[in-house]
Amino acid sequence: MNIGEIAKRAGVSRSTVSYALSGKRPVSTETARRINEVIDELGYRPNASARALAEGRTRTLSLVIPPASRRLTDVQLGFVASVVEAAATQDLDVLLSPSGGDHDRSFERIVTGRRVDGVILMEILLDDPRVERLEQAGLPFVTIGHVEHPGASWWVDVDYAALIRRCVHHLADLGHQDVVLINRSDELVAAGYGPALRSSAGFLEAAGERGLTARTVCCADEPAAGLACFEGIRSRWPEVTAAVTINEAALPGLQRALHRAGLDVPRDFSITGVIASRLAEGFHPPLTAADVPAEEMARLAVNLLVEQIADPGATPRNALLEPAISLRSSTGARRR
Amino acid sequence: MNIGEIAKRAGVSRSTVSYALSGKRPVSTETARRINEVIDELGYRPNASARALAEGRTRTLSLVIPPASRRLTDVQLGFVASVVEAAATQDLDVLLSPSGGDHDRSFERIVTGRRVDGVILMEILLDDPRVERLEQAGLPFVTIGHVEHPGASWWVDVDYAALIRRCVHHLADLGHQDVVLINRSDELVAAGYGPALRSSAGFLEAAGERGLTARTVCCADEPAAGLACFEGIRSRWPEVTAAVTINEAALPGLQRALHRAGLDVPRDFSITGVIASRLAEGFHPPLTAADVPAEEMARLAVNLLVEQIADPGATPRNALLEPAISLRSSTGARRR
DNA sequence: ACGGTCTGTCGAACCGGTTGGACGGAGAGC
DNA sequence: GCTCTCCGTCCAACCGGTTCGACAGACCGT
Repeated sequence: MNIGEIAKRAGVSRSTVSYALSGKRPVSTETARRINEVIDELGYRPNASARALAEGRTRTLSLVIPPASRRLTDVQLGFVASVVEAAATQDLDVLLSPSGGDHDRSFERIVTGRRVDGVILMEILLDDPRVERLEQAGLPFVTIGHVEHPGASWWVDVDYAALIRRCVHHLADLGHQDVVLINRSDELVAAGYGPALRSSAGFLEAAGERGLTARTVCCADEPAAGLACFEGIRSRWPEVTAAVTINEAALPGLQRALHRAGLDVPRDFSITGVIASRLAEGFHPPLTAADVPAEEMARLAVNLLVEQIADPGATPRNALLEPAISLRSSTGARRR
Repeated sequence: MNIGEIAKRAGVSRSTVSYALSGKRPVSTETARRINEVIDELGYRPNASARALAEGRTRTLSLVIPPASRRLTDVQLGFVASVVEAAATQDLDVLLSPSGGDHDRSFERIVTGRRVDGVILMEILLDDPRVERLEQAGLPFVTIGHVEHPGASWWVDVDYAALIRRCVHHLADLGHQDVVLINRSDELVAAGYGPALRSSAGFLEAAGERGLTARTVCCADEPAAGLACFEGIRSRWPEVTAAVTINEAALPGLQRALHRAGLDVPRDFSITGVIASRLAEGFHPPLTAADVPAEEMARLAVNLLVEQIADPGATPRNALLEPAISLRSSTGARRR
């Protein structure tokens, strides 16, 4: 069931079948009809490997994810599914590759083996070796998040600094004086994880502008850590009346800690931050927070990548998204 | 930078380079040394498409996921990451393809285009057209979950019926008389989604054995539905003192409903079921529940698939996992 | 000295597509 | 009636690997 077989049965040459399929040269309607008939009858579809070899492109993208050991957050997971969907609408397949840890072999295989036409890189660090590797290999890529000094590169990101600033201003408007930022884990911060660093910067900047007393803490990405973290905050800084967070995984722990401390949200304590809408809505009460627009980011990333593959010489483009903050019910006026 | 270039620089023929790389025929140590030198120097790696074409296999698996629109549950997501990791340890790549909805083109592309050596199918329905399609195409595949009458097929599943039965016995042991099963959405049940149907069967069976009054309700996969669902239960059957569930997405809503009703868990009400450990631990209080062993299932599925690819004639194998129930703190003796 | 095995290497065919150049025939222009 | 296009088709080369059969030379036993 290859192209030669189709050609034989339709009584034409292999190239004619190819042209009938691709439309790259005219084929008489009568011939086209016969060819399509045979194709339908046999359920033929060109062999992807052969086509990739001949065309020099695989019609496949790679999405590089962090290893499973470091659990994916809800935002990231929504993103993976959305990338797959966005790629599917353009008839592209998505190869999922882990990276980091012991998985450098997978990454290397993708990069040097010409397995894919382009790469989407998640979880970018401010200084990321994979970026260099891809540049050196001359493989088109788009990063989710951007490196510290994104010279000429393609990326999509959420403006964490701006969003966190807005959260702080929102809390200041409500009269809060003492606020805390519950960041991601200190390992991530130490590794130079952009969203964590930029959130922290935006937090301190806005707090400074509004004359608030600002504290920041790191918190491992799990419920238990969220609980411990919040209790630490209460004991060290009992005057704090509001928290801003980007740590989704810690939320259940925060919830439990608030309950245990007998604090009512938003009467006694306010919470906001950048949180996947699904989780924000699952919180009790629903969180007033900036929703990370995973689908839009995915669509943008795929489009940028496709553009770059089509014209590798094009001048790099990027997108910095700043979604609105959804006012739900986890923030309220400070009470004393 | 292809194999011919390497051969030229090392002063040998292309086939010798190929044999040096694959080890399928002996090559003198001196020749091998020269070849490896050139390869290291140029950073050569065989073109994956060419190799796939020649060998007739792609060293790639496909993981078919439900469309993003139907949001993946936590269990499913952990499973995706684990499959990728398990495949990576065998130097296999994973192609992620959506299916259902408008994505049949993607699925067709995978199946007929010989893009992959085998397929892992998630979210199997009791009577699933994709299974037929794969059988007809003669493509090796493993299903997560099994069809109603799995003749000779390869699959991995969790024994929902047995686990739910154990949950019911556990509640009966604690003295509960009136129990309810909070199932997945009625669309899924109507579509013939195995875990939902088997849970229901196991629930009723065990309740019958122990003489309990058993009710079952369907609940859409989202927090709001969980809340509404629980309030419906309380108003229709106020005598119910314990719930069993497999609906992870509804948990936050359940939590909120319990809180709103002023019910303390486990003093006033007990909850158990089959729930991803991550979510079970995030609940307040932590749920006594059966943890779905996503990593183990993933590893098993990949291994079975690899085995099947190596020997398509082998007699099908399968695995029905029955993980232990983790005793946390969401169940207690019935009080009256 | 001779046939036989064994080792290392090479040439050529093959996997299944795409694509550029050539070519035959029909129709148009003169 | 003759050339000139243009349309539709075919042939052959190519993409970059793998693998089979052949073969030269070293080594063995007799």
